[in-house]
Amino acid sequence: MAKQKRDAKLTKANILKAAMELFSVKSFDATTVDDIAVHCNVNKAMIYYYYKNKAGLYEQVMVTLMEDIYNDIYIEYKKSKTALEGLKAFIITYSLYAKKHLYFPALLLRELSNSGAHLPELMFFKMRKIFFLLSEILEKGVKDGIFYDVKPMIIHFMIIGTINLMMTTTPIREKAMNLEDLNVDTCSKCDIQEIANYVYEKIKIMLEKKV
Amino acid sequence: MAKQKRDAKLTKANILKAAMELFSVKSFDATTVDDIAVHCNVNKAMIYYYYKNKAGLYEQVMVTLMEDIYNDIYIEYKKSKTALEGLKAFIITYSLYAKKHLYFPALLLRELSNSGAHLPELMFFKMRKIFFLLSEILEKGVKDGIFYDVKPMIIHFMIIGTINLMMTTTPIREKAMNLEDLNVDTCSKCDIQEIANYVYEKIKIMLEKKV
Amino acid sequence: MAKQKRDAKLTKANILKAAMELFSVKSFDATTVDDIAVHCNVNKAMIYYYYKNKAGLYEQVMVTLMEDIYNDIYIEYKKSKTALEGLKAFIITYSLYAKKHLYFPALLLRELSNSGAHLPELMFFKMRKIFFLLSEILEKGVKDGIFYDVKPMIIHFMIIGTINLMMTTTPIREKAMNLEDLNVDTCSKCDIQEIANYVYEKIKIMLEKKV
Amino acid sequence: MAKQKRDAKLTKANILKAAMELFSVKSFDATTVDDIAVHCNVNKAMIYYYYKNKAGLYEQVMVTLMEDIYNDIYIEYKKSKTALEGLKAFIITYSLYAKKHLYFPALLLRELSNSGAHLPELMFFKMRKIFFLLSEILEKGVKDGIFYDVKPMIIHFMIIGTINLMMTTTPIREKAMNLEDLNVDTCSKCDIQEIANYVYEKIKIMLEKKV
DNA sequence: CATGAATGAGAGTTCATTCAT
DNA sequence: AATGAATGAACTCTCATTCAT
Repeated sequence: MAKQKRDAKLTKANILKAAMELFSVKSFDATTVDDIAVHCNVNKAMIYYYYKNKAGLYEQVMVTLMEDIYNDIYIEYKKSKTALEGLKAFIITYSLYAKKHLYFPALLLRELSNSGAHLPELMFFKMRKIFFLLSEILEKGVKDGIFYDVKPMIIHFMIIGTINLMMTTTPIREKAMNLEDLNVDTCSKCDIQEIANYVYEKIKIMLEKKV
Repeated sequence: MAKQKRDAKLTKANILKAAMELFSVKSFDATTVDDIAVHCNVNKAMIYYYYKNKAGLYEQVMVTLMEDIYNDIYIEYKKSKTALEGLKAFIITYSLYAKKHLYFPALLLRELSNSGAHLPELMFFKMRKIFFLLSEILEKGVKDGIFYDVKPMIIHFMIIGTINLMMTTTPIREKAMNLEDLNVDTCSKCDIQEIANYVYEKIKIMLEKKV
Repeated sequence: MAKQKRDAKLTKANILKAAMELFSVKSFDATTVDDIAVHCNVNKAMIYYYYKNKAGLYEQVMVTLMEDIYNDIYIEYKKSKTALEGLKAFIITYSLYAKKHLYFPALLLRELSNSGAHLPELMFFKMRKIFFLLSEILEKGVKDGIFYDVKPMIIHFMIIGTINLMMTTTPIREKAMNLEDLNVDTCSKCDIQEIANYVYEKIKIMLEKKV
Repeated sequence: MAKQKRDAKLTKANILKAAMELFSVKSFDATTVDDIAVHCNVNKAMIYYYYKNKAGLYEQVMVTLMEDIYNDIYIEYKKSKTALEGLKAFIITYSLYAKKHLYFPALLLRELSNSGAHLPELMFFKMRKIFFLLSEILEKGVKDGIFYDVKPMIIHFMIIGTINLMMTTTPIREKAMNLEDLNVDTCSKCDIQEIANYVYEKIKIMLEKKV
């Protein structure tokens, strides 16, 4: 089938997808606009036609992802009754999203490593929304008298830090496992479900315990 | 005091220090060799004289930091008797190091986000050593019958993920706090001691609870 | 006439021509890509756009020249009936080409001085083709019983060595002539036709003589 | 045995020798002063101490070689009685020298390819001396009525062009021989003696023939 | 909408040369 | 006489971005 020409929406979407993948595996700076153009089989100039510039494309990528993940979580969260169910929904859905969009964890971690220096406004707000959702859940748990001693920001990073790092380090962990000099389990065979459940169980314990 | 001329050790050290700072605030790709040279007031060519190239300098930066932090932790760990004391030593010392070397958390997180793609061999081993130290502590706790259901890799990332993210996000968290639209505590006033203690307490709870 | 804009073929050809000239007067290493860009009034980046890199451009230059000269010789050679006519065609055509493309002799001699160390494969084969053509001519002469005691490789270098050196040394020879201290003819007024004929006559004698 | 320190003459000579070798295999531009320093195990600054600069060192290399070869030839030439003997002495001695100092042919050819543009004065005169020596021989042959139709400059380049090219192309010629697609003798097994004799015989024929 | 050509700024790296000891 | 440190000017190559068609 010949390449579908002049389908604006498709072209634009293709660019975004290629950008997601490349930005995630190679970082913003290491990805060239040429890379992206080649990857999605689109003329380089079109990238500037549809997106202001490289930074604009990057922002769009991040915003899209943050909105997506927020929506996923929100839907599951809405189904939950208790704080515990909400917490589970948050952790599990987040993990599943990370599994589906393998590029997301690296992108987010990198962004969070940059002191938010030049973090685009829009993205900043999207990130905050996700955090607020968790806060709401935690607060409800406290109000209902089942969570104690909660610092939401720290809990938040405990959850997403762990999940994201487990995702991005899969290759290193496998490599570390194969070196037979020392023998410690790097969880190289664990799948996300398992990891997500473990994290949930542990966070649950940690929050339910009255100090 | 006039600049000391022709002091090889000093020059070399200055380069390394400047590199640490810049690599941490701007990432490897975004930092230019010129930046570094200017930052430490050294002729650019000297960077190549003392370090093979930009990548070599970066590797040296990372290896130095990993060795440093490992040593710090190891010293404190050796003073501990119980697994709990060991755990506390690990978390607190790690946090203090992160506070002392503000550039470390960003560097480490970014490295862990790159799938270890071009992670230099040497650095990989240094990172592994730190993980093994924690594993040893946890294992002892299990043997002593005070820790249960331990997955060391996950616990490890829970600890360092949380601490590092709290460090790197300080500016964003402050910014988020100042926006008065929604009111949730982003821990923008928390200092490391407090964070580290909180993390320790929570991890302790999470590990001590028999499932 | 205003400079023709956006004429890809022209731009590419201009680069090649400028490269030929500069590589020949200054050698590969001594010629900078900037030199070339300025010389043909083209943006430096275009050189990398059309030719992989400096080495790629150089190879293209050499291959183009070798193909050109081979074709010129081949055409004349085909018109010849006897080995003697073939030999004459070879020497004369080669010389005329060297006169037309003044940069060729220096380029070739320099390449032959480098032990073919990093001689690109492609170029090596082009050079061999030219030699084989002469070999064919000489062999025919032997078969026809008019040439004796032929070592084609040595004859080949006798011909092209002489012609090329006479071309490249024109300026020195003039200079040497003008110094009145010693009085020997450096052939500073000889033109190529004359030189080529002399070489042909001498080679002819040398080959026809039965030992 | 420990390195002999502070032997000025030796150090200076070592530098010259290393320079000869490297300039010949890699050309002037491709050879770095560091290369030379390392090659002869001498501190780089010493090169500037003993020789004005890189160009000065190069000139010294060339002048030394030209003087050497001139002397060698002159001695043999003096022993000769007839023009033919002189010619033979010239060709054979030149060839032997080229064999002894393998770097010489490449250096000379490269120099002769540079239009003598920036050929140092001194070197120019040394080269001229060698040519004058041959001229003298040829002139005598003409006077004695045994050589005819002599253009000394062309004969000169015929001789040294052939010998030098045969020397520098040894590796290519071997390579060309090993490719079995076409079958022509590239003289890849010929040694210098053989080549020199062949050249002498041929030049002799060429000069003795009355036109 | 789409494309290939063009641009200019800058990045990493090398190197001849000099300085201080 | 000798050395390691330092310098500054190039040089190759890349890349985000824009222009002309």
